[in-house]
Amino acid sequence: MSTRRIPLHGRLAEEFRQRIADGAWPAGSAVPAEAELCREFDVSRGTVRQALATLRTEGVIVGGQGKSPVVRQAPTTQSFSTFHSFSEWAELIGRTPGQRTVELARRAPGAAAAAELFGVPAGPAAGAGTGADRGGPLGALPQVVDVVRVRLLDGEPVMLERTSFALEEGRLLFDFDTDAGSIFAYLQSRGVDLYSARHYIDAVAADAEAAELLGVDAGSPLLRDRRITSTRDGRPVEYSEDCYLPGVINFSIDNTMDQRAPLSRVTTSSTTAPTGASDHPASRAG
Amino acid sequence: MSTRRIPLHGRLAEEFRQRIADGAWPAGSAVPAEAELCREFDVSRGTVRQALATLRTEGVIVGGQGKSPVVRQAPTTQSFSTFHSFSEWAELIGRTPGQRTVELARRAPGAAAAAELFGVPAGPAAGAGTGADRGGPLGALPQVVDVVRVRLLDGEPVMLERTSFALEEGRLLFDFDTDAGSIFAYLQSRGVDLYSARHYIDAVAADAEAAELLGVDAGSPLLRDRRITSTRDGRPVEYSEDCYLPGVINFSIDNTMDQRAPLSRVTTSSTTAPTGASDHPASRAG
DNA sequence: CAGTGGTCTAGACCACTGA
DNA sequence: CAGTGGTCTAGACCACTGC
Repeated sequence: MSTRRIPLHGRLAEEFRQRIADGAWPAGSAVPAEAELCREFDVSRGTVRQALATLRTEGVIVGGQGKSPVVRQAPTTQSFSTFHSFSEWAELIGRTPGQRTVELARRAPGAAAAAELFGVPAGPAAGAGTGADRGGPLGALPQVVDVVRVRLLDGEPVMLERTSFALEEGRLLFDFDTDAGSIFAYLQSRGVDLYSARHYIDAVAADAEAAELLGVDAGSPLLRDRRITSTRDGRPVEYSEDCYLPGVINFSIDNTMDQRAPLSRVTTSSTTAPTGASDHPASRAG
Repeated sequence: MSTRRIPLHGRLAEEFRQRIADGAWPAGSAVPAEAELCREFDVSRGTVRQALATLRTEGVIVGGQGKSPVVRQAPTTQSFSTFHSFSEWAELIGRTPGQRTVELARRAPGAAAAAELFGVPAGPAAGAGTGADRGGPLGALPQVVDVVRVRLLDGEPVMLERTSFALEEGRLLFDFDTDAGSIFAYLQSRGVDLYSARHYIDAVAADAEAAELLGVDAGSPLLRDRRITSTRDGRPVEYSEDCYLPGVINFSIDNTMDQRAPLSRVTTSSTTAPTGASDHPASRAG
């Protein structure tokens, strides 16, 4: 009854993944020919191809063109929510997430939040020097709800999170204990349709507040993840600026020249290095 | 004659992109129904769907399911080579790339390079403290070719690049003027099949060498991009550790809950902020 | 050369959307 | 309800791979 919710090609893809996990299709070996899979499962070739295309975009199989694709060690892509939510990510890597709320306030947006949430061209990029006068003369702009939290991993502070929500969603947070858990999960449970996000990753020096809250010196390196989250119809709902201590997290990006897998797999992990070492491959010998 | 190299669905996709660029299909509007496109181009529905699927994974159109997909402002994904090559990236953003070679040497690999290129489990992650003794007693491992370069944008130093190549490819570099241009382009011209790469992005403090070469204080923040590049058959060829000055580059990741676009679009850009501002959306009001 | 995946067609049924 | 995309089938031809 309820098992029919998943389309046939999806069930095929799942079966294929299972066989790879079980070792029935060992990594490095070739996948059976499409024609053979058609016979075995008694399905059309199009359906088999759709299932294989799924595995291909997942990076589970590679190659083809005249020969069978080959099974690859799977660099499982993280789901949207795992990539988006600190709490969910922490649990994925087997750590205990936590948070200490520094501030929860309703007020006029800062310059960056105003630009991202309301499209105000007030940023320095637009030339004008406006927008920095938060709480200034008037309130032409809608207000936002600002949340500042220190995020913890096994009780240790590892990240400073500064978020601005559009008022419609942000007001829900005054009914929520922001020390309790995931805002992302809470907003979803309240029906907020968080659908897509864009992240900007770079490195910054710790400012005074971050330094104090994270227990490092001002000016020391932090990994910054700024993100804008939007609903299904494209309305920006959240602007957040998350600053991580170095060594806590890294973003891994998998890329290929394969035209059939045009995008990238992105993963966040907790180990600081590919294999653990953080020294340089090539540095002065003398 | 030669125009037939591109499959029909590919030409359709190109035509669709053109119409969007021309404004014939304005952003925000709905794409014509599949059935109508079938009639207009006199092609099968499967072909139209394949073309639309391409645009969907590119993020050019979104939505569907009972209603026509909608045109979205295109966040063009960068190609593998643009994402991979500093020179190509610099030209994309309209700047002039440059480089100053600090060192070109053949020798035993460092710990991280040995781990990534030869699978040596010598890193601290494996527990043992070996691998740090570069140039030590013996040469059980194959040697590598190390290249250290300062990369320039319009003549200004912005990145320190420390790369180790497998010997087979690296030896080609002794026939190349590493001050002249892109090693990536050179190796490709020599037939080296650079096919896929994995990047690890994090933040680090500048060490003494980086500080001196980039003209910053030791301990100041750098954005680090470590990458392993492999050939088509999966053999690792290059391990590189690139450290950028803050504000020079940022990595942007586009993510969706849409099951049909499971992956991410990754872009590198030169502006430091989404809209230019680098101040915080929410910081202490008092 | 035989076998493989890449492309394309024509037609069918279903699930979802919105009036 | 009519129209849309999502799924699935059956069959065909071609381009590429490797023997």
